[in-house]
Amino acid sequence: MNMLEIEKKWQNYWDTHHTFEVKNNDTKPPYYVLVEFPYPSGSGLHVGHVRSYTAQDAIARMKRMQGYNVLYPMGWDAFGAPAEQYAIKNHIHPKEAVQENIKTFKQQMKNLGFSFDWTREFSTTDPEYYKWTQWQFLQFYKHNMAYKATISVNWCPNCKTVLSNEDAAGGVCERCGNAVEQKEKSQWMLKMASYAEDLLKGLDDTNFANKVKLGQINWIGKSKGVEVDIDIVGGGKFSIFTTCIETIYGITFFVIAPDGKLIKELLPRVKNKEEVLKYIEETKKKSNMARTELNKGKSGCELIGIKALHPITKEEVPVFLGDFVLGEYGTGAVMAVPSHDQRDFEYAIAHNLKMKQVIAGKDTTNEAYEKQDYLNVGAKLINSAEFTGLTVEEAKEKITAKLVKEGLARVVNNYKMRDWIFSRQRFWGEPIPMIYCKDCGWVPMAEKDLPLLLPDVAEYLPTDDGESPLAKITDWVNTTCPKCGKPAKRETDTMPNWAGSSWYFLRFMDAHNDQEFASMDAMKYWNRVDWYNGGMEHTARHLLYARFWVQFLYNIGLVPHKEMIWTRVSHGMVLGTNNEKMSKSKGNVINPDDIIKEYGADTLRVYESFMGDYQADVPWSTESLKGCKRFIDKVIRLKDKIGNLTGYQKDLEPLIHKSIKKVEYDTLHLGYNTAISTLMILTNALQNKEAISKEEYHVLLTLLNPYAPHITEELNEQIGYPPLCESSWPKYDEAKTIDETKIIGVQVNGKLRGEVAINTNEEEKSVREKVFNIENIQKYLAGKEVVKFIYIPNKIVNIIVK
RNA sequence: GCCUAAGUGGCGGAAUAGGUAGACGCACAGGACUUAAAAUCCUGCGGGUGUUAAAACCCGUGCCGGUUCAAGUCCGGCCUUAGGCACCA
Repeated sequence: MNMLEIEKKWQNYWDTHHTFEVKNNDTKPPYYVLVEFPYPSGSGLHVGHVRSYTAQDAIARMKRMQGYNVLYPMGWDAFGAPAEQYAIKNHIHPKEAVQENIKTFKQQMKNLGFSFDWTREFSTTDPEYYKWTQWQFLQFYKHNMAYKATISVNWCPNCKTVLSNEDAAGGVCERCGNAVEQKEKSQWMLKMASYAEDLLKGLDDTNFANKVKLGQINWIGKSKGVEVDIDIVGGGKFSIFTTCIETIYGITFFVIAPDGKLIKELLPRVKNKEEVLKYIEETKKKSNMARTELNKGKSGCELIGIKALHPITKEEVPVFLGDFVLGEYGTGAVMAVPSHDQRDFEYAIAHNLKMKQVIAGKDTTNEAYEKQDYLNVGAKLINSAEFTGLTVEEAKEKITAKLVKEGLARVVNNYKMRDWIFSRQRFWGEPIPMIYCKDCGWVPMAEKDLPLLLPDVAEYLPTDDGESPLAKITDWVNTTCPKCGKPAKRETDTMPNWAGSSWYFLRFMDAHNDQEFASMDAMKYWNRVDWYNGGMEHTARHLLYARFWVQFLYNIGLVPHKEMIWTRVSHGMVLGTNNEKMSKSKGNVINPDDIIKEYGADTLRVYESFMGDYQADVPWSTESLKGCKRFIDKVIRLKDKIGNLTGYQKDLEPLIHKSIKKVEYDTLHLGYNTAISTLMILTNALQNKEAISKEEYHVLLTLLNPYAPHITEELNEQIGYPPLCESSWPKYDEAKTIDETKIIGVQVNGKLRGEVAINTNEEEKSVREKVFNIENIQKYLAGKEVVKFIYIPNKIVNIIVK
């Protein structure tokens, strides 16, 4: 039989025996292994998918053999712009394109022998699934967590859609790379910012890798500071937020955001209205990126006629407009202390403004003396009335206390994370189940009427004015108000593709439930996701959205834990042989189908496990892949060495027990490459024997099975054992993992001068005797006095001489 | 600029608690088998001094310092690369 036939044979066996299908009421302990479900793109499975699916498959298969009821599910995240773009280009319904792609993906996964429970498969585009996505949106709405707001949003003129801040990172559209513009639009929002503190705290109840946690923390972006009220001369006031209250005596002007609310209030009192309005208009045209780039020169203008009072000294201070202040962040106004903030410093230079140094320790004529330099170095205040002479740290506390006591300020936490813009002007997404009635306003659809299906239409191009394609389908849009029964209109925006992926891992726990999104019993049985693997690029946003979604469901009593994901790990990319990201245009794409055809699925799986540090990017190497093929061939040939022996040969016993221990450990600690190398070492050792026993061969096959499931099943059957997928993982005996003898290094004054063979745990006295008999060691001891003899049992000897 | 991760042979990488640096694999070189090739097997493989061959010695984990009997690993200061964030107040 050739490789492909063997692979087919066992894939069929697993299918017909329902080997990987799991029940929710099993008495075995549950174990839930999850990989990010893919977006089924037209280009098929990427070798990068193979890397992480194989790694998690190895965990799943090993855990099964160890007696767990392992849930390893797969599904499809199929809403979103690429499918819609593809459909528009090829004049087919996105649904058809998606179905086609799913078929390809699924076949490729089957060809690789991944042990998914296919009975739980679903796509986010299935009405039976998005019914519950819509239902959950209604819960957000009913718990006052969803609202509509007219806001300045990121608008991509090319994709004709609104983007979240996250999607528009860097001021360019994530999808098409076009510059993002600002546009006023009415959008559905989810109150994610109100969960900032909970999302931060929740991290303590997870086992995420440290860098993943840090990613979350950075996105949430908590900063502690003081919000200070500022009176405007002639009436009115505004607030500023600062993290550097110690520099308050250094204020020489205020700057407010041109896109904020405050300027609208102040405008009637401004004397240079024309200049100000012109500047506001200019700002609107700039995307965040342009705003960043163009403002090297610190643009802005003074609000003539407006003066504000310094909160403590009550001196009159000028107020400026500047687009480096963002309307949406903090209070949309800042105190400017040019001597202690480089950005303020540059603005002051550009507009010829006064400066006042209030912290001693550096000359501030040419640049500001900033907090990263003056904090924690004992710097003291100057020019600060009664606070002069205090250290910066003391002043921070005392100034805050004074302002708070006088009712002028509040200690607040500020978060970068904002509410989630939840509307998209697209066709290919979950319709938002809301109805607008002239009399009743926004009314949620009745839950019993869900799902609100996407209409089957021929035309799904977005309109030029930014309305969703759904707006054109009048018989879908026109409906009646669920409250008063009068004619009303449906919301035509759809949900972002982050929506469906925010809770899919819950659905896998109870994929066919038509009464609820997943039953509490099912979720309690599976408990939570034990392993969640995905790309680093999703560890910030997707994970944050998913955690927010789950925490909300928890707060309304619908899921058993506030955090439903325990361990999150991320894998490195598989790069082209030239060390660059694989892409069609670079011509460095490796297609897994070709590799399977030529070398077999097991070779591909072993190679991708072995190729390098799992968390780091690795370039593809076909030469290295061939080495893995050689390894598998070697394992196959080893069968011919089986002789008339039974049990483990004495001298192999420690290696076998060590190998079990190491493969087991490495498989659960991202050490897939060292697990494979351990198996190579074991294989080499067996090969060096005249003959081996069936038991020895069987243990090798069992250990290799999670990585190379087809060939190991086949060889295992040939030597007369029951299928490995129904067998147990071997147990190692800790006592037997220890070698009887060991060779350790001998150093003199910390330099390696020889080695010595010792018995494990040999007494120092006898080791000492051996060591002093080594000729080369004697050379170094001659005529010297031994000051100290260091023996670290089973590790090293170091002799210190004088 | 800030945050995070990383920097080890020709290459991918290993070293799980500070204890013989370079496991395992690739590439390469030499040899065996073969009419030949492929496959397979054996040997070598960080740099250098040295030797008939060994032995032995010196240098070596981005750079400079430090702690320690002992540092790829810990500490301080730099440099470089990748990813993320960024006029964030």
